[in-house]
Amino acid sequence: MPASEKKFWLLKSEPDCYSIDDLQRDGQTFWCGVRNYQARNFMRDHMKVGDGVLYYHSSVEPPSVAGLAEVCSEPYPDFTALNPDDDHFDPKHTPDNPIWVMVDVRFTKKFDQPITLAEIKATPGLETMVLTQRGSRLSVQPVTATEWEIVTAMRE
DNA sequence: GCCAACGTTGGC
DNA sequence: GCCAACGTTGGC
Repeated sequence: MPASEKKFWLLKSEPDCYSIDDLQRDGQTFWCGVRNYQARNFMRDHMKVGDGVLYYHSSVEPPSVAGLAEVCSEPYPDFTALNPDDDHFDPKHTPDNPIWVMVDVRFTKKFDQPITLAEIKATPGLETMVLTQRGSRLSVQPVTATEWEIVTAMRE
């Protein structure tokens, strides 16, 4: 794909739930369970195979970008929303009328040293990252090409 | 564990 | 369609 079409994202995960180590072990996973419309819209309307992913660990000390991954499927209906026994069940979501989507994500690399949120906040050029904005809670965030360059260069 | 920020819900 | 109440997120 032309480099100009490649997009970049930050995906948040609580490592107690699914960590970069789990992704490294599995190689690939379903990015399911997104139940926020803004995050859903980013996935549904803008995610493409090959997009770069900053894999972020939230709700741990220290919160940090733990590694890199790659989007490896087009968005498709999130089947966990169909399962009444699933935590992410949503009765409004049906096979005929899917509301929620997921993508598949493939492991790329794990940083030897995670890039902490504090480090990101202290890095020139990253002041306007969605992640560093006050009250930013989106679990799927767009990352600019410039931000991607700066962040990934911090561990090369 | 606290609590600010934010999204969602539901009564009106 | 407004907005108060409520639930959740997530850094600290």
